[in-house]
Amino acid sequence: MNYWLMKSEPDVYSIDDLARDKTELWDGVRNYQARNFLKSMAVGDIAFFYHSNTKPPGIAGLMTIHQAGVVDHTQFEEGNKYYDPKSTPDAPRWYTVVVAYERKFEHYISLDQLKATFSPEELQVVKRGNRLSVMPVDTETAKRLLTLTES
DNA sequence: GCCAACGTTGGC
DNA sequence: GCCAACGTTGGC
Repeated sequence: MNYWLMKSEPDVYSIDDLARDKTELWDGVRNYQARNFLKSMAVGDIAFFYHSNTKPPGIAGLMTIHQAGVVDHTQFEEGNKYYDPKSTPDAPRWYTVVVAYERKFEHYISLDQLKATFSPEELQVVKRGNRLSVMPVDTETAKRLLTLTES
């Protein structure tokens, strides 16, 4: 079982939206490194839901990977924001997952708090200039993160 | 295959 | 709104 961190802008899709929807296709990732991480996710993995481009940015809650290795259908839809004319149904370029709501943290963990607790090596998201929207979190770091939510 | 121009992300 | 970081595109 692996841990991950996945970013979303709460104005677009937030932890509260996921709490309402219960499950959601994590579509629209169009970065190869992020896609490769999505591809290596397995059902039952745990992902931290990170709110980006908001004040303050930070981790809002937890989700689980509900379905793995899902083709992102938006790549085939002409006119869709995420349409990729170079991708075909025979050889899809973009894969993703379906996530399921787990819980919203009682105490939101702000980026400032993350920076105070973790080095950029321990938690990539605290690294300045990091634009990757999906990234792995090692087990030790994930456990420390979870204890932060209890205080 | 290099690299300048361009576009996007996302913190501040 | 600014801009640093950095991935992508396209001319050559």
